[in-house]
Amino acid sequence: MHKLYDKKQHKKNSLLNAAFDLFTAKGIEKTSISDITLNAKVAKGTFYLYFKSKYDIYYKLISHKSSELFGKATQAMEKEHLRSLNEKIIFLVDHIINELARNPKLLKFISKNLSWAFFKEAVTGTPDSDNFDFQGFYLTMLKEDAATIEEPEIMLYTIVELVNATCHNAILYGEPATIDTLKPFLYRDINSIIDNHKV
Amino acid sequence: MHKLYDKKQHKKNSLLNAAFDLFTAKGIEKTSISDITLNAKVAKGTFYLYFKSKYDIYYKLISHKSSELFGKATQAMEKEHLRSLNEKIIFLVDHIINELARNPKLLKFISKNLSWAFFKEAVTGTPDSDNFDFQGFYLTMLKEDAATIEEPEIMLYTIVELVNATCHNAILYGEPATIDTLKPFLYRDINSIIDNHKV
Amino acid sequence: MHKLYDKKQHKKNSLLNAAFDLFTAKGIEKTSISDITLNAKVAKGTFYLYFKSKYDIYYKLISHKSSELFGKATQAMEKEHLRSLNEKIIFLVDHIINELARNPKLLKFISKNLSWAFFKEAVTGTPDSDNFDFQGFYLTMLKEDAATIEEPEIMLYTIVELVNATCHNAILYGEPATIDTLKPFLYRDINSIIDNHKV
Amino acid sequence: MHKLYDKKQHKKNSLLNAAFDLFTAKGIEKTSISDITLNAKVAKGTFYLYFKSKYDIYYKLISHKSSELFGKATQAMEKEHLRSLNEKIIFLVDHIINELARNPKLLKFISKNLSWAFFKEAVTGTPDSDNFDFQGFYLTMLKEDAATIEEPEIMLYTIVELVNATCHNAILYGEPATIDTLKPFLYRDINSIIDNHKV
DNA sequence: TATGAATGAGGGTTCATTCAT
DNA sequence: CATGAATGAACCCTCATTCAT
Repeated sequence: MHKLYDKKQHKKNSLLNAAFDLFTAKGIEKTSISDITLNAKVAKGTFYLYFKSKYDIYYKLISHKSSELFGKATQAMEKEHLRSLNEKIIFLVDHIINELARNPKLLKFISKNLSWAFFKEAVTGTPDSDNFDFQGFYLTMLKEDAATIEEPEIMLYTIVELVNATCHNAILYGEPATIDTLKPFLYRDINSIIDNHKV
Repeated sequence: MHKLYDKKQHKKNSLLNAAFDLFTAKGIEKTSISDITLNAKVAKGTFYLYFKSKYDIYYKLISHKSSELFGKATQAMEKEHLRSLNEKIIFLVDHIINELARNPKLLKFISKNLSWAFFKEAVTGTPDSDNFDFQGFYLTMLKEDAATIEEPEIMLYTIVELVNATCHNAILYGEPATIDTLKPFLYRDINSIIDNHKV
Repeated sequence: MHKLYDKKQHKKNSLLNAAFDLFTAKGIEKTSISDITLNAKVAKGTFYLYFKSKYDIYYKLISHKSSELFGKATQAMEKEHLRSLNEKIIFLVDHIINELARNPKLLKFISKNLSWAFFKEAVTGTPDSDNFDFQGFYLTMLKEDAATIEEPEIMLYTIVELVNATCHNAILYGEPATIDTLKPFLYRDINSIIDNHKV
Repeated sequence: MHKLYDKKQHKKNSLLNAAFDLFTAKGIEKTSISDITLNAKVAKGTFYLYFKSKYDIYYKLISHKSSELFGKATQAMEKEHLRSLNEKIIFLVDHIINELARNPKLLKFISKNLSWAFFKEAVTGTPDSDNFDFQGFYLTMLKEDAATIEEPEIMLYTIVELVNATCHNAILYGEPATIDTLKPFLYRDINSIIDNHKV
């Protein structure tokens, strides 16, 4: 019988969803565990059956949400048959930006929290069964062009930070321009960055 | 004699310094006013003689510190006689990066808090007697080249966000490379970005 | 078994009793919530599980205590079979005065706080399940004599205020005379007031 | 030279006036000494040059204000040539009620605070040079009729409390009737009370 | 598992009072 | 006399965490 299991999962998911909504709406510091359990319609004590603390649920959320986002982009890319590294990266970036533009709450959450530290850990750390295998993916992608790219990690880092930083305001507030206005410039800049790293 | 005035200034500065240290070390949310007054060696009530709340002292700090940082960079630049826009911007960026590399606490504080929203407001808002006149400066700098730059605001925005985002980890953690390793790539990328905006 | 319910009721009553004692002893303004929880032998936070603020517990106390006092007097009166309005009112007043003389703490609390505004609201407001139904009672009592009384509300008001004001010092301090010395004069005066309102 | 003296008195009066305004507007407990000095446009420390505490200025105000009120009523009465005790008392009461109706702030202040305890002390205590001589006056007034009045103090007490209690709501809120509607009933009741005390 | 009553440390803030100027 | 900066105790209230049910 799966009923008990489902019920358990249901409580946990209620908590995760409630936490996500509240973290994006008020930030982690202004969100209390009472808030979360109240929104999840679950007793206060129940929280501690699934998570150790506010920060525990927080990191699990980042992991889960970013894994989902990158996974989808990767799957979409694999369907296309892109040859050059430039094309691949631009495709991934574009796919992610579009996803985030459609889901600003996710953007708000990811953008503030998806630090390079996290990214790095995901790429180099032990692959996690729950989450997307960044490591495997990026190694494959870059290997093909590894020979021609000087300091590939710096390149990736620069692009990730640039995209993250510029898109945040553009999508959420249209500042200093809408994301559609920004995109051509941004993609031109990304291409320049990749080219700057070619030996 | 200005004994009283000096004493007051001293208390205010103690509070500002304590707040700065704590904000960079623990973040604003985890810093309590008790923490601040304790570190400033001042009674709790004294805090409220100078600031309305934690957020009041916070905004005053951002304003003050960023004003100082940009002001110094600007003064240094004016001593050099640089002709091209590329040279000017690279000079400013380099000056600021060097300053921040020497003062990681300042970097930590500025980087997390100096949003584009703030920058924009400083550039377009009413000039403040206390703080550096961003507006006057950037208008002058860009005016000379305005005709040849497409969407100068997007260009500036992109550069500011790129520098801010990439330097943060590089300086503080040497990730994914030290700032000195990063610099040549970064400056090449900035030059590309500027060039991409030239008509 | 109702163990949990009983425990909760016990805590709530501890708080109500402690608050009552302190309000009569020091007044509401000089009573802190710390005082109340300390006297109730309950943690500070517990207070907020039952009451929203100091004023919340205060109004609930007034409501409760006055309801009890008037309810008892009414019940006693109904056992007697008094015919005239004068007799009824004197009986009620006497019963209440005796009760308050036996319980000076209650007098102290009620007398300071049972304003006409409150009385009026109790008489005209929506009947509350928890508290005594003033409305039903006084309407019944006065209806029988309504035809013969000019301005019954003014009459009632005058009597309530007179009794309240004169008994306070008499009972608590024997000033300017003990309540027993005062009574015959007071009841003669009340009879005169009622008669003055007869058409 | 009177300048220094005037200035001193000026500060003291500013404080008294500010305190009076604030006490009537917010009550003594919700009024802080900062409030008072701020409204009086005087430095905080100056308060302590003239008064020992919030309660000190409070009692001085009651003394002063009630003295003024009763003094005026007495002076007015002496101009009339009233013979009976009933006429005298009704005249005094009417004069005071009219004064208070014209000055609701004074009513608010006096009514809440002019307890019988205070009245008693004023009547029996040592005459104060600053304030009206209640003692001398009431002894004279009652002496003439002393022989014919049983328990004159109880009578006075009853009237004072009745007037105080009934007029407060009537003047300030028109509840349960305006003061003008109430007056005929009240004066009839007062006459009854006096008559009830005649041997 | 699931609950929610209970806790008490710690948060921000106010304010009577003092004292060097 | 007059000032107002400085103090720190005490205020109300929130909340993460525990635990008996």
